[in-house]
Amino acid sequence: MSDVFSALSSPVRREILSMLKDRDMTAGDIADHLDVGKSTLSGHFNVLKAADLVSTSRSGTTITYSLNTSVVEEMLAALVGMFGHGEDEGN
Amino acid sequence: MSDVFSALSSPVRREILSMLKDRDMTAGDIADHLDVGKSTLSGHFNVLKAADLVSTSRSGTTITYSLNTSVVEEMLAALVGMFGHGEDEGN
DNA sequence: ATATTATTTCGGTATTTAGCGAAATACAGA
DNA sequence: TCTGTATTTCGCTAAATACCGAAATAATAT
Repeated sequence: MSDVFSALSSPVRREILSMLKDRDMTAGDIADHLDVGKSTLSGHFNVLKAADLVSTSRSGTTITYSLNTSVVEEMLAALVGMFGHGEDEGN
Repeated sequence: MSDVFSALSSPVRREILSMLKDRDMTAGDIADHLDVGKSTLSGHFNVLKAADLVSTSRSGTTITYSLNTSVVEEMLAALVGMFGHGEDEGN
């Protein structure tokens, strides 16, 4: 859980995830849309992979990133479990 | 958003929030349940306040913390907005 | 005014993080 | 094998974070 939340705490990484929601993208593709160096971006990818929020597939020299929807859903479920068990929300 | 996620990225802070879900508690109360120094805990409180996840009320020398349920709900909504707009989840 | 209790601020150290450019690696094609 | 393209790893620096104990602040009571 900590890994997921700290991954989400960076605007750059949230932007990456947001792009991946729409379509899978290569590292270079993503780099073209963001204003950080490629090596920096690679570090962000590592954080996202460690949190299991994205997965990769290689095709030749290009690596394609895709969003791990299930992990996002697990996190949402965990949040609901953490905060959503109150009894007095009648709205 | 960044503030909320980075606040949630600490296990100590998540534990605090989890306790506050059940009942309001004073700083000292919370300190008795966690294995960190009071000054450290005070730092965590500042992070939670900056993220607007908790609010405080003073009564004499004791300060009572309570969970800001609405902010949690807003965050959940933001997450759904970020990840939950896919069209192909038929389950 | 002084003492007591609750909490925060201060000063310090150690660890983690984000960022960069340069060099290294991985693969495909000539 | 050499070249080109895509991506990552390696050093490095700067800034942020977590932690502690000691000192400071806040409020109440004597």
